Amino acid sequence: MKENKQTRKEREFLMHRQEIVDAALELFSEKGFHNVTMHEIARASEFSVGTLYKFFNNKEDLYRALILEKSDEFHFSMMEAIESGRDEIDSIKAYLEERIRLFNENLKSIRLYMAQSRGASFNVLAGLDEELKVKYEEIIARLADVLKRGIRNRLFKKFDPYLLAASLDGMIHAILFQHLDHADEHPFDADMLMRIFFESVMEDS
Amino acid sequence: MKENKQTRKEREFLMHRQEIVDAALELFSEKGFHNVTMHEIARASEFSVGTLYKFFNNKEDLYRALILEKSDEFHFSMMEAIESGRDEIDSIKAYLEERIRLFNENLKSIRLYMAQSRGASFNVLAGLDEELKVKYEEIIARLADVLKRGIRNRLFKKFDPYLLAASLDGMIHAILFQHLDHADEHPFDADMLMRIFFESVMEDS
Amino acid sequence: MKENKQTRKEREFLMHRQEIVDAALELFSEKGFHNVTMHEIARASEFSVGTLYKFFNNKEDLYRALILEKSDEFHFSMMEAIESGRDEIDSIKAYLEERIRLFNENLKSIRLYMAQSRGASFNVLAGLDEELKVKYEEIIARLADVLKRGIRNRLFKKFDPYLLAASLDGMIHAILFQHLDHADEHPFDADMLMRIFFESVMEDS
Amino acid sequence: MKENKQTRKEREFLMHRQEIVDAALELFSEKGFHNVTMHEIARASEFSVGTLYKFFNNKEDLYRALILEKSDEFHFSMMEAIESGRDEIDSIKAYLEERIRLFNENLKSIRLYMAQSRGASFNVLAGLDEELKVKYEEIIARLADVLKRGIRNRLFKKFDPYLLAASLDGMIHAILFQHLDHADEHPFDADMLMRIFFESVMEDS
DNA sequence: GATGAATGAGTCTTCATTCAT
DNA sequence: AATGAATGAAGACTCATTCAT
Repeated sequence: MKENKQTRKEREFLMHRQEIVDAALELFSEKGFHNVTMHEIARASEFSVGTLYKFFNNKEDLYRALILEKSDEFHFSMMEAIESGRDEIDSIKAYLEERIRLFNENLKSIRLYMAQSRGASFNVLAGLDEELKVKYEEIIARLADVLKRGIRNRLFKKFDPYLLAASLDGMIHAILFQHLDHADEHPFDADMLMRIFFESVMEDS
Repeated sequence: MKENKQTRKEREFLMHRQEIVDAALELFSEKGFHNVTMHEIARASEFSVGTLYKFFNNKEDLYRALILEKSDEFHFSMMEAIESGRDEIDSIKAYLEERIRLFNENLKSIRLYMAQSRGASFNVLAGLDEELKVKYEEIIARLADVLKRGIRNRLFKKFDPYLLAASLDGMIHAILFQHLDHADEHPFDADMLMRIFFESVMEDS
Repeated sequence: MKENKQTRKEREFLMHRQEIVDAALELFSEKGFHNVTMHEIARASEFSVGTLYKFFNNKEDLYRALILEKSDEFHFSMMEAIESGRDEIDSIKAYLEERIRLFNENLKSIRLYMAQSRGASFNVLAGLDEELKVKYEEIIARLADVLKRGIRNRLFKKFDPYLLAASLDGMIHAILFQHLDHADEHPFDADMLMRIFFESVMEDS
Repeated sequence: MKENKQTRKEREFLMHRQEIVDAALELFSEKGFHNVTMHEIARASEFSVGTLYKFFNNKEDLYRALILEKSDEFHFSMMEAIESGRDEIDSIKAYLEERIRLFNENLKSIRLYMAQSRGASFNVLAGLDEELKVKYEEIIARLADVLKRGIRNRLFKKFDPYLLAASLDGMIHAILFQHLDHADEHPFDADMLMRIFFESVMEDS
């Protein structure tokens, strides 16, 4: 019974925490870390400023928690997708599909995640960047493993598998973001990307 | 002689402005817009705060000037590279080479440029993002033109040239940034990227 | 009880606001808008700078609030005095008495009010001046009405009642300010002012 | 010859000084001391900031010079008007006429002068206020003398002549300023003011 | 005398954080 | 746990003044 009560409290605690994180995500992804105040987050989450500080030590902590939560989720589901494939081709296709799905279903978080992890390492929190980079690299390394295996199996040509992995990632990234601005002007799916990347662009002469 | 004097003043004005821009670039690229104070820029550029405001209306203006100056430079030299090629293959290779060169020689600016143009559109200045996006799209569109011509000439397969251009751009981008972290673990050059992208990854069966 | 608590908070809010206004009035009336800093007001009111901004949007707002609060008070009590008279003579005498009383009991505010409303229309806040002028004119117009009635009733000679009202106001104003510098060298009261002003204006019976 | 040269220089010096003072008067009367910058004055007077400081030690000095110059002029011509009258009535009428003339011909300066001398003693420069007050009082005292003489000569009733002088001054002041806002709605001239003020004060003959 | 680029102290204002209730 | 009034450090920006040319 006591445990039951505890659990109720814990559940509530986690729910409240989540409400804060959700409100913060909404705001941060819209205006960026520096252009959101703790008061805004308080108002949006329908808690008081003081309460925010019961859940997070400071603004950076809140931001960090939010980013890490999402990046963990993304990381996990991308890893899982890669593992799920029966063969190398399958793994990579699953990765691409998952990437596309994540992008479409988590636009807000993705924006934040990208703003944080891409380009400039000066972003909000030095430590955060490192953590994200580590996770990003894990994905790339995992992809590289798959590609390496593919090379060993004579499926792919002998390029540096790490470079191939990075290329693939860069390609899908660029295409997803162009899609954001151009909607359906340039339709694509995982299959097409597979063909572009793997089958070669150049016409057989 | 009088004209000379005029020119001296103008020269000095431009030199001073450049010193400020350089100091600001150093700081912004290291710490980001919000984590740099005008006092810091003043100290770093060896001018007083007041003088900064003689050259730029406000902090945003300084940032904007700095970003636009660099992005114009990059834009111009990438466009020129694309135009310089005698055929489609040549144009694209020249683009890649220019991209690599720019990256290596302008690391600081590139970081800023990327932080501003990639990922999050909530970045410092809404207007700036738009301007950069327009320029970026111009490059992609120009690349797409080249690819389209290549397709018409039966050099390339019939993929959406815009998607191909975005892919190519994303690929080079990703590879350049991995290079930043992994130095020479994964050597590459424009030729290799051309082969990865155009010749196909997949082993001919 | 809950309602009581609400009221307590509201009461405290208003008390704090008043403490700020009082401190600001003291300082502004002594040194003028531009020579008082928000830090000074904070120190004088024993609040922090931040708290000042919880009550007023900015320095101008605080100044405006303070001026308008007092001018409303003055305006109201002068209007009331004019209305209170049983006949024209009575009304005007009541006005003069109220004017004298207000002056003596609100020296600081009066100084500010006058500095703002008299003389230069370039004063701190263009809008404020307009508002004050409107109120001032209302008083003059009301006085003019009374005088007009007096003229119709053959109490006063046929001068432009508006000019008479302005004259009366100017006269009492000048006398009050000379009193400030010369204390009791030149004693006066409402009766004496009435005689100075009216014994000529009044029709010989 | 040398003296001649000196004189030329002196003349130029004074002309330049005057140009600065004129430009400053224009600006100060329009926007007030604190809302005018030395750069604005420099631009308006077509001199450089540095040159302004050749003529005046600082901004306050310039303001002070400007105010004192005008107030001396006003003071002198009002004094002269008072002296010019053959009898008491004449003196006072001359004063009123001069006051009206000065007002109409020096609106800008008057505004500044009034903003500085009326109402609040916190105005820009404590010392300045004192000086102006002294001059103002001289005028009032001189008027009081005339009135005193008039009382002795049984022209006027036995009121405190200083109060009468202050009243007269307040009256004309108020009427001039109402005229500013209401143009010709309420026409008046010195004669009318004399009648308003004196037909009561004056002993019934 | 004239210039105007450079200075930097001084101000307003914001906002993350604390703490008494 | 929850609240939100209060805090005050920090930062953008202005402008009177100086001084080398």
